[in-house]
Amino acid sequence: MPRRLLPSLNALRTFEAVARYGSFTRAAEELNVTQSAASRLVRSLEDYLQLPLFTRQSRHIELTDEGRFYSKLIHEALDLVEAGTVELIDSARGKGTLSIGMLPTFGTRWLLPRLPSFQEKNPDISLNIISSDGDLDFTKERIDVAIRFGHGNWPDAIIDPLMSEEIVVVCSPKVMTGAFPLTDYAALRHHPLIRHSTRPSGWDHWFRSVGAPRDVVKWGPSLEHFFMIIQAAISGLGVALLPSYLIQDELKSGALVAPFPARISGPGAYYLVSSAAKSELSRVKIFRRWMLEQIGEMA
Amino acid sequence: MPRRLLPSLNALRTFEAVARYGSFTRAAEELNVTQSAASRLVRSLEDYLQLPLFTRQSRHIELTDEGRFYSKLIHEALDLVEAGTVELIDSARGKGTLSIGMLPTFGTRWLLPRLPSFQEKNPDISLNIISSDGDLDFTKERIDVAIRFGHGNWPDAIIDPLMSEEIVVVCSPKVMTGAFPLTDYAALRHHPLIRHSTRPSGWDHWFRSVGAPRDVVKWGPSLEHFFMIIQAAISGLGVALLPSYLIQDELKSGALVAPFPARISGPGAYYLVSSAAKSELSRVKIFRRWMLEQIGEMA
DNA sequence: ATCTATCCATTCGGAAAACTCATCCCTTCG
DNA sequence: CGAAGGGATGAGTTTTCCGAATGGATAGAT
Repeated sequence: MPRRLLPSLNALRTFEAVARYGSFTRAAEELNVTQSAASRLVRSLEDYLQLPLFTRQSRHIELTDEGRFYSKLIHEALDLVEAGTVELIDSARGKGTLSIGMLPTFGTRWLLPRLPSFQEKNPDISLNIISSDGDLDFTKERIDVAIRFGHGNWPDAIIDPLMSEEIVVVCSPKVMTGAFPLTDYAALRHHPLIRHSTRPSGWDHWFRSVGAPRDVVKWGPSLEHFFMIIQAAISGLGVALLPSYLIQDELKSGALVAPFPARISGPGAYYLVSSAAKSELSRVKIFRRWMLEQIGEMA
Repeated sequence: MPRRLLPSLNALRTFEAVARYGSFTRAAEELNVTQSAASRLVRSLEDYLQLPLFTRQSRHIELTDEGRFYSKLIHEALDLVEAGTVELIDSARGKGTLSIGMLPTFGTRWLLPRLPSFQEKNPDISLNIISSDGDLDFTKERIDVAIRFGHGNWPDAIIDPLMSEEIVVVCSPKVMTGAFPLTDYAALRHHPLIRHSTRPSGWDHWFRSVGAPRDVVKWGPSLEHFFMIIQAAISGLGVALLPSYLIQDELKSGALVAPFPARISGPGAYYLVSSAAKSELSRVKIFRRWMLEQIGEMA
């Protein structure tokens, strides 16, 4: 017995075209068939569903409410199939381009410096980097794989944890030789705390994690990207809270110092995210393997 | 000429079943055809695509890498069609159930009290309320329509702005008769500020918007839901920052007072979100119209 | 008002696609 | 080693789908 309850898929393809054009004749042209064929297929679909999809006004047809719902849905499904088929054929021909959705700061500080190694090992895969911050749609945006920050709870996705953040307090070395050197947590009250505008709970989280008193707080500027915060801290605008992997160089060179030993874990982690189907593409598999290698080498 | 480049959809349906079972024979059973037919259709699909989808090891077949990608994709597409078809038929029979994805606090304080009015006007629509906070998937989660807080930038969705938040500072009336009544912004430094843990930038945003000095801040407790904050403020635990629509009752009864006239707009707004196809369903249209009416009556 | 072009519906004969049946081949397992 | 199970293939049949012709209805033009 049939497990799937599906109408004739040919009829669906025809219906979608007719709905798109609002005309049997026009749709028939696209499908390379006669108007007669289109008319009959749609009729058969209506018979199957037991409900009208169009209202016929003898020179003009219009979608019913049900028809409108159904046409959008079928349109979506056919788009998926069509895009996937093109993808499959292109991919098999080796014409694949890996599209990576990348977080701005993670991308520029961590990923981009390592990408040459990937290109070297895989010269046949061309890359397409897309800076993407918020929500993204894999099917529409043509993104193969994305790097996201969060808690790894994205629905219907293939998810690889990359790394958690280690958060550390840093400041310019000038602060340590000034009037209130950061020798204990209490001294923090004398320095402006630089904030990240899209992660506003950062300091809160830190104070709680290390158990520092925070009765009085002096706020510094609120900036939008980590690289701005790094610059602000180096310039002595205040004390910053930063993921340690972003400031390896600055700590080594002494442009920034970490006054406290505490290393707390950040409010989320980085993940490699892909759709179920895309994760089967060889270029995605190769990239995934490479990313996990890179992560392994970091530890 | 054909605008869409699609393989034979019948072949796709067969391929999907074969991939699902890993067997022509088994798939043929499901499709109510002979093994021979299934074999031929898949072969024709492979001819069309010019690449093998299975490796044949004469008693056993296995998906190729390309086949795995394609099968997941086609599976997804057919699921979409199947679910939509069922939805369509049920919906036309009036058996539809409206599934609403609802934010916890908005839902309990705003939506739930009004829902009886909706039920009364539409007794034939049964409701299914799903508490959903974060990301949600319309196709998989079977949600028809969701209420979300944000900036209205969700991809591929039908979006109706519902209302923006009007943020107001409130406190227990006891505060106003105590040692440091809130007669000006400067007095705020003597009172603990209650925070919302998932909207940590709230106070920051408020201080900036009203131009109040915030050199010194005394933090109160950080709570997870608005209804907890409301309770904390009533109990005199500190000064709270709340969306005004949530505390109409408390302000009227005098359980809370708003010491400052300033009403700033919140960091985002509430939206009614639906998918393109779902938004055509009559029960969704009805609900949408009702929601907008309710919003209209509020203003 | 009539004519004409256009669009959808329908009928019927024909063609192509899909299906079945029978059979063959290969591998695995008892 | 023989039998069973699973896939491939060749030939013939059935079903579906399609094209051409035709009818009906309406909107727009004259």
